[in-house]
Amino acid sequence: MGYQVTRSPGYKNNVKNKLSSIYRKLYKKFGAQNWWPADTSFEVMVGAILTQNTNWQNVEKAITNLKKEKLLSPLKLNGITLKRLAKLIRPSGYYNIKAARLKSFLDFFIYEYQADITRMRSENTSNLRKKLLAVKGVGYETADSILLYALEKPVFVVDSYTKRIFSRHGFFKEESDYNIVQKFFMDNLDNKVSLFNEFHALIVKTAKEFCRKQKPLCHLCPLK
DNA sequence: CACCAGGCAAGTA
DNA sequence: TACTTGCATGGT
Repeated sequence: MGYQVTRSPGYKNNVKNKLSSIYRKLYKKFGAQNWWPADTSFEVMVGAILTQNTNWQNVEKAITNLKKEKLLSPLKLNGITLKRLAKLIRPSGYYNIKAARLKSFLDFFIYEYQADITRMRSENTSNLRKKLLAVKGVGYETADSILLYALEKPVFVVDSYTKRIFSRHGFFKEESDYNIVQKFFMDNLDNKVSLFNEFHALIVKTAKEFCRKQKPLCHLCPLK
């Protein structure tokens, strides 16, 4: 009576096998991406806000400015004026908005967790995600990037590349909602932080190399 | 010159 | 819910 129960439906196994195969191909081609490039978890969280719709190279300039002024800590950063903060992060673009977003995140981090990463990490992931999403300036991708890359929670990060690439390969519609796409990956991958970390980074790498918006180089796609 | 980059919120209908 | 717009620097 048990032999059917232990086996998943074939179509699901097929999707899991395809995803796993894609991951292995990407890893073989590009290798470990070593995300997230940062000295501390706090730096990851700051970077997650600064990199919204912005090239990472520009974010690095902004973070370098903060480090030069020795301001890359929650209380120090929260102690300066919005105007000064905006000026320092200027290279990352949208600097006025991002200064306000950093402030709202700092208020949250200090008030809720006393600026203590360990305290924050000890909270239930699903509750923490809801709280992050309630912070002004933190949307799905930023919240999940913080959960995965700063707090090492097993959460899959979805971005526009993920939707573009995997919808082109027929896994779902490109206009699918964030949480639907996230569930697709989390239902079909092992629940491992290291896998989610590397897979998302490899997708970004792939998009940069092969799948740009204006010049899709799908004939070179390494996923095939 | 045009286009893009590791998004999000607010306004409108 | 679905669509539009503002935000802005720096690289190609």
